[in-house]
Amino acid sequence: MSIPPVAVGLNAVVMAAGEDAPQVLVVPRGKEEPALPFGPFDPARHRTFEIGLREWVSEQAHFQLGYVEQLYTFGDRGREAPLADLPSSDEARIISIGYLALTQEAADLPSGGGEWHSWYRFFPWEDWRAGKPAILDDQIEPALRRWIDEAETDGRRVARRDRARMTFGLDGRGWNEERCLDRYELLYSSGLIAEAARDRKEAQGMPTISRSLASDHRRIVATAISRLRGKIKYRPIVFELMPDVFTLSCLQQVVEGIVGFPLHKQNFRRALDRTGFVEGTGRMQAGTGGRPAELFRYRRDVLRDGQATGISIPRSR
Amino acid sequence: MSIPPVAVGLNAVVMAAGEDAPQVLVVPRGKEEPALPFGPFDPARHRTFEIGLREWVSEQAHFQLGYVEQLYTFGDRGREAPLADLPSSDEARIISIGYLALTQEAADLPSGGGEWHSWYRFFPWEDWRAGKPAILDDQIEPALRRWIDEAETDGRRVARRDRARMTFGLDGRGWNEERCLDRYELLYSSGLIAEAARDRKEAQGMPTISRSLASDHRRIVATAISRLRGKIKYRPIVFELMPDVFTLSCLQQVVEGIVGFPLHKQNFRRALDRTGFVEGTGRMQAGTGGRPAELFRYRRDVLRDGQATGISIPRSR
DNA sequence: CTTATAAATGCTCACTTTGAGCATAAATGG
DNA sequence: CCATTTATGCTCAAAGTGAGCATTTATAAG
Repeated sequence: MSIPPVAVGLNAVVMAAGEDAPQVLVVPRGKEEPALPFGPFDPARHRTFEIGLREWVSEQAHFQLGYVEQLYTFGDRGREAPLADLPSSDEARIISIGYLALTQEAADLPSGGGEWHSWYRFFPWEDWRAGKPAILDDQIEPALRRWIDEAETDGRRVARRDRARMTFGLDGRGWNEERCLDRYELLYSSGLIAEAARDRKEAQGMPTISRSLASDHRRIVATAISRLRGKIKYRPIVFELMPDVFTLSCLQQVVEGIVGFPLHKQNFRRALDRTGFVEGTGRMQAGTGGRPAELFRYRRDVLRDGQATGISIPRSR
Repeated sequence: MSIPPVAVGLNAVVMAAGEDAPQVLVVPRGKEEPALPFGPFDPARHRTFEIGLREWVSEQAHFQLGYVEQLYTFGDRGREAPLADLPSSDEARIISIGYLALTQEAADLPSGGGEWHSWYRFFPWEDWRAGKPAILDDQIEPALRRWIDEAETDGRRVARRDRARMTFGLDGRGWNEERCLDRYELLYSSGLIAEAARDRKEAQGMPTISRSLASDHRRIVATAISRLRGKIKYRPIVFELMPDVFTLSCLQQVVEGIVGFPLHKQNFRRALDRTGFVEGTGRMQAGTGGRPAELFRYRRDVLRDGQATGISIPRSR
């Protein structure tokens, strides 16, 4: 029993806070769809995946990674539309191990490297900070209802309806921001995502709904968003995205950008206070057209003893 | 730029409820350490990892999988002590994709297949159902304190102390059952796990503390336990382990087995009730030497709309 | 200098959830 | 019949949450 060789690629979803929305690092590829920083895993050179990943990202995006965690390993045949410069045939299947990396600020990147783009260019339906996105009512929900009706049997119709209800919170159900990946997968299966048509080698279906990425990279980003939106609630992981000192409003804006909806300010602060994660520096930030806010810093040393310990997300409205 | 080939293995951590502790399926290998059901991923034969995995498990353990989810992809050099029948040299590095599978009951397995073993044979320090396990006070904590003192610099000593405190809840900190993997990794780095000595090709260090598994399989099981202990709180995943009808006490025992500590019965029920996940069948289970308990069933159709939706874990004592 | 406005921060209040434990009900085994 | 065992119902205080009003301290306009 011998193991057929497989090519292993490493992908990084590098995220930063950004001015008014969280950003993801992509590498433009001329006329082709942009891609995530990507590189082969070379077992001879790299003792661990993480070491290999850091090397590739710094090489391709001229960028040093800080916080890194493994996301998921993708390997479905048919979903890995080949990147131009990599072989992808049946003999040498490519599987890609996706990583999530968080970085303190969207530092300017040297030319030739990556570019920062807002999450919500790729996932416009995920941004509820200014209320329900129009794209849902105007395009997605009608298309989903058509897709439900198109089902071949009654049983499948019910299954499709339940799935759409759950993931998109239809018919009065609530929107669960953590289901970002589920929503992407549903849009993919229902043909609303350009990549789906591309992978089936058909003419593009609805290319205008959102921006595509190379291969299955948008799926990997959706995985990263889901992970981050979940993890923020039980690990003090937001602080990996913050500068050394920050105002509480700024922190709240970053959290709102991540979860995709507005929070109740006073309750956010009360809960944050109880965690003990931040301490005031005594310094103030002036010049924002209002009462100056105190600058805070993250206390890395707060080794919380017991249980879950993240940021409370007191939804507003 | 071409991708060096790597051999990809698939591992399943198959779990079932078991009489008095959760069970994991392992494949005995004669004189060698038992292993998880394991098989190569053959890209030519399997469109997805999951398909490949199901095939291997049914072949090796004569067992059909139900619920399956991907855990993590392991590939550190030096941690994959070779399985007898697989090549593992520098040219062809083996990486393994671990999966968690849950199954309704520990059905009897045909001979030649796998065997069920209690989680706590491999992780005796994780079972706090009857109070703090003696092995912690008697062996692990003293050894950890020695390991802390052995650090070469003061900085490292502090780092080791903080890490041990966090993961094992030393010095009055609370025990967090979800840190199962962290604890295993710490015991591994501090030399308390037989596999660590084996991987360094040294004489065995403390082989008596717990049972080993082949390769890095015990690490994969620890990953699975951590995942399950976390996920049980926000997804109705326990029910994948339950028979069609069950008493609430039985459900509670399974949950206690998973989290590793006793729960407050009345509060467990109250919380469960609010979720709406179970409904009474009207039938009773008699003959257990007390008032008969009603039999309940899981309502798969309760498509909970919004937020997190798992089992509440009201710790007792 | 005064006043409108914006932003930060403080505080209250009703309501829900949680942790703990007492009390009662319905079986089984002498 | 009575002790024992297990199931189930109910109460109560403490802690946590959701919502919103009130006050403070800046900047900008008149």
